[in-house]
Amino acid sequence: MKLATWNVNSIRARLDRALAWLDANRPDVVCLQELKVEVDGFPREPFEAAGWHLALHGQKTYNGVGILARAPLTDVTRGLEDDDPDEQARLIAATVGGVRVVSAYFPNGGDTGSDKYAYKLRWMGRLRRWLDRHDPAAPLVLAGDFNVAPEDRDVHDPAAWAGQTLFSEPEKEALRQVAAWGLRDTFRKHHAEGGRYSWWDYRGLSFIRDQGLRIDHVWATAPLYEVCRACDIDREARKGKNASDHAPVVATFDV
DNA sequence: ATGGCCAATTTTATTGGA
Repeated sequence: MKLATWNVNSIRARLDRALAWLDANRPDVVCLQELKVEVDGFPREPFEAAGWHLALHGQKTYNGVGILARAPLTDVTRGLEDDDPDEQARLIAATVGGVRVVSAYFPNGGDTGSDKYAYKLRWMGRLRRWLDRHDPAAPLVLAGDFNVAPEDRDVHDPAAWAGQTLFSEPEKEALRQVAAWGLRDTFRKHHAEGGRYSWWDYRGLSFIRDQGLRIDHVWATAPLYEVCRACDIDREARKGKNASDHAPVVATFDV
């Protein structure tokens, strides 16, 4: 199973690029984030014409997540399924090929100390409790825009980013709590080096200067992690006009 | 001083992203 995750920063703005990338890379499963559209407005037809099954959790203007798969998607759930009245569309899960696939768009967090930052930490705690209601011995993959760079080697300038949102200690600790449920980073199974990023700011020629962060991740439970054969970031997809500010991350599993 | 760019909506500004 070849699985990709990609924050497309609006599926409508990225439609041609997304379809072309899928055609060229031919993954089996794709986790999408930042659809920025309600389900009714999702351009369903060109994806279905290309043979994709869709599971969508949309929202007007902001957020929105989805899963595309070559094979049928079953047991679709949306949101964190708790008592919180939060209605932001940031998580969707479905089963495909015997694997529980979770597409997640973690909150950005605004500035540290803001309400958005507090919401982000709360959301990550809720995600951990959502995972607690699942079995870490079963094949599950959590993929998406985590909006946290886990380590210094995931940040182009760790000193400048120290304490900033996306790299602050409380966020990294909350992410470790998610990992402690039973997930491992498939990218780090295959790559120890720094300087590998999945997001570059649109501003300031960040991509040209390769000043990015690795905040998009594919994490897997043990039975899947063990059979993960490769994980790479497709920085080619970040090049040129009309690119998302995120690159796809692609992991291959022998299942 | 904390910007720059991009997308959607509230559209010739504002909000959010990261």
